[in-house]
Amino acid sequence: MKIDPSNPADLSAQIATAIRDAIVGGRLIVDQRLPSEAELAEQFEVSRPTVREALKRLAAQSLIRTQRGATGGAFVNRLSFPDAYDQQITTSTLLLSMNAVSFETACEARYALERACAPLSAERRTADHLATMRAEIHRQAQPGLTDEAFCASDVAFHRALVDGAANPVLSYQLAGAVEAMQPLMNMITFTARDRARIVALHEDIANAAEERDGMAVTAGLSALEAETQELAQSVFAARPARSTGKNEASGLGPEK
Amino acid sequence: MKIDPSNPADLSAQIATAIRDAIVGGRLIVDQRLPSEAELAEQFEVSRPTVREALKRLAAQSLIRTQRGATGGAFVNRLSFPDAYDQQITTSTLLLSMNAVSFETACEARYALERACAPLSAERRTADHLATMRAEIHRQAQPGLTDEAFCASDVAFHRALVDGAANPVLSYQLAGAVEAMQPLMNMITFTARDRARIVALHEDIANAAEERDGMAVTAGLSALEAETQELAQSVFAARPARSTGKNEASGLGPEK
DNA sequence: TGTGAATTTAATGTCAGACATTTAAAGTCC
DNA sequence: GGACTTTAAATGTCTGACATTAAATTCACA
Repeated sequence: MKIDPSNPADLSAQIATAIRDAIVGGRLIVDQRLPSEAELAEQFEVSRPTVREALKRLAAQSLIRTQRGATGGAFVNRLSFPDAYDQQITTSTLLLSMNAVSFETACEARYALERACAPLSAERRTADHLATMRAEIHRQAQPGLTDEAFCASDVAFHRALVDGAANPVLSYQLAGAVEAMQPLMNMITFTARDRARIVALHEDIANAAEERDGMAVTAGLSALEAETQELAQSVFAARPARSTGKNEASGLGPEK
Repeated sequence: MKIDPSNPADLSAQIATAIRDAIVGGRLIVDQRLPSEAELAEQFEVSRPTVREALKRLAAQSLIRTQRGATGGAFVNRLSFPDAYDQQITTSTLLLSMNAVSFETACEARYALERACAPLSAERRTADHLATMRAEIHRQAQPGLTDEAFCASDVAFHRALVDGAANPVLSYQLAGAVEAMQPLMNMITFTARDRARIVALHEDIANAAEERDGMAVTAGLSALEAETQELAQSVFAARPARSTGKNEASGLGPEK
């Protein structure tokens, strides 16, 4: 079916590439079964462990799934939206944490992206989306909330806003970006007054969405961005040791 | 360092997860060397091939890189923007092609995202960005251009617009999304008149960028979206057999 | 004849040991 | 002291085997 020049390096990588190309090129279609490992080994003229390493690479990208048993084997996997979403979050989170992206940059990108679907969301949001937004606002106003829970609710609120645009591609791209930036957002601790201001802005946005006023939603998001940026600056000014936004050790050192 | 309950399934997947958690949790930092395969095998109480499968999974996600030789081994890899960009394109492209996303939906998402950085780009674009846009417009106006070359130039034009926003996170998210939708865009064949209209709209956008008029850039993108949607509808109306946008066989059937 | 349990079978998952290859560092000779 | 050789440690690969899973088949029994 396909061959590889046995010259330079990494047979398993070459095999993985060959199979991936067959998938993206449409020669292998969804749910189709690949040849067994033994057959692949014979075709590529390598050993079974080498084939297995190649298959594991593909499995890591959710390109194939494997099944044991008599009728088992490796099957071309339909990449679902949730799968793609998880991958994007992993990739984006690592990218941000490993490249010392400043809070400022991340925040700007996040709100710019979110504003992209504000008009669509205002137009198409259902009562359900609005109810979710209201519920999250209500939760955010509760006094005993931890910072983590507040941030999680914040994500849920914005997620509802994004989903309101009723465009799965947009939801996939946006929600991934927003969630990936959450570790950076979590660096900020919110005082009660900060929270009150944010909740008020959320209410403005929800009200605008209720009235299907896209411009107002956009304006609300811009106000929220300004508020967040200002908040971040004051936080980083208070503890100036760390360069802004370098996310060192989300997991906080070795345990055991 | 870390253990795994040897109960349910897939030791290699468990090991991969354990190491990935150590990386995202900050217990393994960039450029740090992992223990050798033999040592990992001993730590996890599995065989070396099993460890290798786990490492290949991580390598597929660019989380580690390996090096042969005396001082070789597996090292935690700094996920670079180009690496992340490639991964996002692969994931997004597959997601769109495997889930029968309609051209309409993809196009809407693309332009919504692109409008997100229009104001920033208008404000910050350098002379260089503008020159690239002008150059691509000039290329698009040449008569002998193939459809593929025209589309590629289209991507380059929009890429310059996005990069003008001077926000690497935004460029990463946006350019990935735009490029992933290119296979869908390539389904359209452009007549000379279609191209002329698109080039004219590109010129409007470039002019607006030159004058740093964010609103005009946004309006230009909206006009471009409307034009593209209309074009697509007429194309799909002309050959109604295929349901709109189902991208079957980008690679067009098996060769050999 | 039909149904349920036991067997077969084909596949992945895992292991052990070995050899090949690469690369840097240590050692040696002039 | 510099260029060459040797050594060692690591990944990359192979062979062959066994374990495990789950579907398909067979077969006994009602």
